Amino acid sequence: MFSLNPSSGIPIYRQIVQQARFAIASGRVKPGDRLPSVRAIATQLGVNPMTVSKAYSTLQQAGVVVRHPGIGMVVSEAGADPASAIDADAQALVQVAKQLGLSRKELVERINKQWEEEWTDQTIPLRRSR
Amino acid sequence: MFSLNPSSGIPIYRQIVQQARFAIASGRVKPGDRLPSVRAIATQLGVNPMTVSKAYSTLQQAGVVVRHPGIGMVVSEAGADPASAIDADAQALVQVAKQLGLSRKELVERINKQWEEEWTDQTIPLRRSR
DNA sequence: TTAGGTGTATTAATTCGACTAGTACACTTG
DNA sequence: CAAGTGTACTAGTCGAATTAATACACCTAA
Repeated sequence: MFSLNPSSGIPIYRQIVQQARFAIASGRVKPGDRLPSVRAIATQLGVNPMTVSKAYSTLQQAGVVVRHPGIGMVVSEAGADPASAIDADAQALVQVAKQLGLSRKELVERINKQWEEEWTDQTIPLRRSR
Repeated sequence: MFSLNPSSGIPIYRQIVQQARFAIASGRVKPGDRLPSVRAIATQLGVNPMTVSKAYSTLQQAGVVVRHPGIGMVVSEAGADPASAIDADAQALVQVAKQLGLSRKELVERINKQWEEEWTDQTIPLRRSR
């Protein structure tokens, strides 16, 4: 169920989080289902159980899974909603926007604008002009 | 025009960015105006010119100022718009949302919801009785 | 009860990127 | 050309993030 990409540069525990999220979002794992045990994953991937535990803690904090003592991690109802995955980021953005004195409308406008703009990758325009 | 708060924990170059942004947002510095030279600020604050340069590079990347070779950094027209300050964050959020398969409408809905929710600090709803 | 399963608190080692500075350079202006 | 502008390169430092080792608390099922 899980696999690692060592050359990706993405931390192990985040890879696990991503794959679990995807498995849930795609319906391959449904609410009520159990995720593999910490030790099962740790053994399969050859990593420390704590690393897997950290991934699970992250998922739990996000409300994707719930810990059932003695049983394991179970996918929650709310966790199945992909939209919940962006709540943390959305909240951060809203906070910054409010801090800048933007109105709700202005923020939404900005979001829409960004949505339209395709891959113009305006993140790395370094390059000295001239 | 600039001052440092060593105990704030905020990196020097970010403090400069913040103060410059505020000076512009408040109208104390208008589009077309020149910002103090790298060396002037560096001397006044007792820091390395490169540190100030990094602040200016950040502002330039954000489109707040434009470099005029041989002259210095000049406040741009678009830079005066506070909304531009959130573009980077907005783009990041949009990218994640798209990756999760959300529609534009769903994302905006989520934003609106976050906007309403006041300081209920919903970041730690853990705890499961069971 | 207890053997075997679950996740995790604590601690420590390590890695890695952010931050700052020293120096030298390219460039424009007057 | 002299004096001003910002910056590329390089290097050092520091702290947070990541991973692991170990021991523990808890629950389930026989």
